[in-house]
Amino acid sequence: MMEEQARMMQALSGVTLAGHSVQGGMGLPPPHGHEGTDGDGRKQDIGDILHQIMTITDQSLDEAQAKKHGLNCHRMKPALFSVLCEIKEKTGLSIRGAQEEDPPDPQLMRLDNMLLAEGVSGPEKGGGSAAAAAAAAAAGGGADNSIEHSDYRAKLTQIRQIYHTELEKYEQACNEFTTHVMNLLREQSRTRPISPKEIERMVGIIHRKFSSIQMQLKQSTCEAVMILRSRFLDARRKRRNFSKQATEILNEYFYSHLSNPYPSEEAKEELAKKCSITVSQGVGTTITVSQVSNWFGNKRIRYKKNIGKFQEEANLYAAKTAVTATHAVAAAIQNSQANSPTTPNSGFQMKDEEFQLDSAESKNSLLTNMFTGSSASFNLPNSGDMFMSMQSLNGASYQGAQVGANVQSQGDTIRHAINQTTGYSDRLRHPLYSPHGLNGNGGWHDAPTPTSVTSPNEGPGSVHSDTSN
DNA sequence: ACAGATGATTGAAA
DNA sequence: TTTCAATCATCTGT
Repeated sequence: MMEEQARMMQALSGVTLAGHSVQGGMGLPPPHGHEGTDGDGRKQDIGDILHQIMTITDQSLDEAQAKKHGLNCHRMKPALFSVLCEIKEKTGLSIRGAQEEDPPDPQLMRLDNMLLAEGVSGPEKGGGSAAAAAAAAAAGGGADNSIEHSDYRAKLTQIRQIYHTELEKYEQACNEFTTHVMNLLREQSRTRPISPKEIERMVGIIHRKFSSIQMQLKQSTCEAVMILRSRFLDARRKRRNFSKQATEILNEYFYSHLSNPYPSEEAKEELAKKCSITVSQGVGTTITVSQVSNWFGNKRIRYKKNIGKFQEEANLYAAKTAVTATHAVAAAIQNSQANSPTTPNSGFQMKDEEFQLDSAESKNSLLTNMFTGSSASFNLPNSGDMFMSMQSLNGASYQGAQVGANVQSQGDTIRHAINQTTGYSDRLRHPLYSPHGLNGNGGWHDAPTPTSVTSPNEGPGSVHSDTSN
């Protein structure tokens, strides 16, 4: 740098002398104390100008502006300009760096791809549509996923927004800075030789600088997305117990569908909705369809493994359902006066119609089997989908279609049970338990122990009379 | 701290 | 694909 300056000085002084002889006087007033017309004095004059140029950066803007204007009008200016041109050509400043091409940065491409895949830098709106759609497709459950991922998507949208604002800001700043520098260079090109190529190069440099900043932004955005993802996955991994109400709802369904505790997709959704509503006090404790599926999966397996352990629970929920059932039965009785009020058949009459079993006879034999030995009406609701029937009777959330679907499968189970009834005598199994469908083959219809509310050891009276709960 | 309960995950099977 | 069965990881009551 110092070397270059020295060379410039040398060259300038040489040319200036030549220029002086050609151009003659006019322009800046001679510096003080140098009235002389000898070469020494002129050299001093030139030296002063050069000094001004060199120190222009040290001055304030206004000062520099004024000085610049003065220099531009200086009689020596054209000479100075041509000299600068010459120097530039010699040093090859204008050519250097012209071939600097920026090859596509693989890391930047990676970042771009990731942001695109995560739906951060993708098309407008539908925040994270790509990722969300992929996730939804992977998990299968549509509505379920929207609940499950709503938090995630909200956060992703936030990141996306920040990313876009920042990107816009950077772009704007880059453009502003570029125009500013271009203007500056254009203005300077009056004083010193600046080729358009150089301006271009300068713009390139600026753009590279800004794109490196952009890359930082992209990188941090990627990091944020990754953190969000891991946190989301962690949250999934972490276990939170369901609320009491939610467990209650699930248990109610389970024990009232003990014969076939496989809720349909619709029923699962319904249950998930119900459970989520009851946990309104908790934040973010919504229960999803897959959670309902998990719950039923766990429940089935654990129930089957140790039915004895669940007896009490079964009785409890049976009693609970019975409260609802008695009301419904009472209502049903009013509808059909044909049967005795104490006969459970009256309550089931409506259900029978829905069942659409092949023959009335099989229905009747089934029902007889179902209720044989049960002296208390509390035992009734526990068998079959009484719960479902009651729900529909009460005008609760279960829709007809769902009931129909359940009834259908229930019908199958029951038909199955009917077929088995003949073999029960040699299987040492009480016919009462047949509707519950647990048989000895390993499936749900294979459970070795009866699943009735009525415990084998306890009489019907063991069903607690505290049905007020 | 401990044991049991419980929601989630995983891989095999149907 | 759903379900089962085993297992993991955490929660909960003691």
